[in-house]
Amino acid sequence: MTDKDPTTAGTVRLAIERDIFNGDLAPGDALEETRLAARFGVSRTPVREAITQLVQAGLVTKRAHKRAVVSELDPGTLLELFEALSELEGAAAFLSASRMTPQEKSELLSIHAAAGENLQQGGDPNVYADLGFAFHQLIVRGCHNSVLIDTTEWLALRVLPYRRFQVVAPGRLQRNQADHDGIISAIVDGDAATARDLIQRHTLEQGDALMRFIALNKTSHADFHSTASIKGNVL
Amino acid sequence: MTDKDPTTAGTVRLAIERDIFNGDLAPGDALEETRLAARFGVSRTPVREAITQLVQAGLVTKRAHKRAVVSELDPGTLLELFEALSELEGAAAFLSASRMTPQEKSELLSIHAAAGENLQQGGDPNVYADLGFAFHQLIVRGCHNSVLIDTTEWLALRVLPYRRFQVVAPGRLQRNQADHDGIISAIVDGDAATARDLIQRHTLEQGDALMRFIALNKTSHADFHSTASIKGNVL
DNA sequence: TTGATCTGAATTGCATACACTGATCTGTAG
DNA sequence: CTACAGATCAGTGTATGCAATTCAGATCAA
Repeated sequence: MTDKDPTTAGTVRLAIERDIFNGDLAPGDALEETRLAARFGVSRTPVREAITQLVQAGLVTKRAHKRAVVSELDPGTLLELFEALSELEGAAAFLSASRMTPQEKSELLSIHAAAGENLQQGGDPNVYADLGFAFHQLIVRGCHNSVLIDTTEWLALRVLPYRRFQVVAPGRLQRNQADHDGIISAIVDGDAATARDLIQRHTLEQGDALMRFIALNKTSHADFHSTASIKGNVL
Repeated sequence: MTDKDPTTAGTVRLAIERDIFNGDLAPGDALEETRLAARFGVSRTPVREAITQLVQAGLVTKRAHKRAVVSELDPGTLLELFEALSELEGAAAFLSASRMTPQEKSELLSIHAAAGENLQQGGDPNVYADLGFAFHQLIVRGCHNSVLIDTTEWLALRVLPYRRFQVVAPGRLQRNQADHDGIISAIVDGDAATARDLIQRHTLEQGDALMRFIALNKTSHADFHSTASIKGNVL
């Protein structure tokens, strides 16, 4: 996943990825090769390569002779995704409890503290979300197993386009922070089994919350969709 | 992973995959675009697409302007791979214990029985290996979570080119069968926790055995390697 | 002999051109 | 007015040519 890719195809791929995560390309949007080629000032060839890469990464779906679209996750798949993700994060946390270096643990603690501060002071929820993401990422990377890390982040990537739908239901952030509290102390204490159990439950709950929100706000989804299409022609 | 891909690129991809699993292309072998194109009677374009797909699948490694080679796994990565795989198979088994249909369970039992018969009668070890592979696959698929299934099989795929190094150490097959015995009864009994624990341990042991064998037989590896290169120009 | 450097050949990366598929639109028949 | 058939067109899939880069071998110096 490290990207020292000086080729045009690699650059295009990153650009499209950014658009997807930014929301300039929403789930369901079509990726037209010619249009993208024109937009980036390159030929269709590197665009096609970028798209096949994104297809394999799961961010884009494509069938023969039909155009590629940003992957749209139905509720069922989303549920499966979070179930799998929870298992992987659980496994990573289990290993991290005994493998994280003191430095990594302190980094984890400081991020968690920053999140707590943001929460108490009623800071930007987006910043809180970013800190939460970093929290999970640090735990995953703490397992020091690059295959497990890559696989976990690969799944997490597929959910990322949906994070903008995250609702701030009453008390939700507080509960999230409390969950993180428990997870972090389990890891610091080296209690691997508890760490696994807690983070697994936690991730599953996150998925449930997201699913419920999406199910209840389908119109909002459509709104966002059209807006993004209009915004799409920003270089 | 489903293969309704009528495009040339898809066909070429499958052909290369087959070569890798057959051993016609061994880890470390180079994939030359022109040569492959000539061999399959197509242009370089679909070959390039096939290669980028295989790169994303992890079976092939490639850096800009350097030729693609069949992924070579160092012992460290192999260890990580099996560690991750054991967690995923464990998770799948945990879910399968409560989700497999009676039909799936009976299928699992019959495969296991066939393997036992093969073992007692001193049948072809390759057949036994295939049955073992099917055994694992059935358990994984029994979890009915396609994301988890795809992810697990994706990792299992990356180990496949190394299965030909599997040694038949004394008593190894018997122990393998005994392991399967325990796993299958845990699943049939619906004892999810035990199923997870047993299959996880089992997969880790498989990895250890494979690693030890590869470490001890580097020369054999090189031999195989050169042989495969010579054999490479079939068809 | 060993090591580095340069040069030509081989191979990859990208662009362009063409072929084919799938979808929409139109016109006619019922 | 509807339904079906053919045509038209947008868009993907593949082939080929050219430029940029890497690799192997040779040459030369230490």
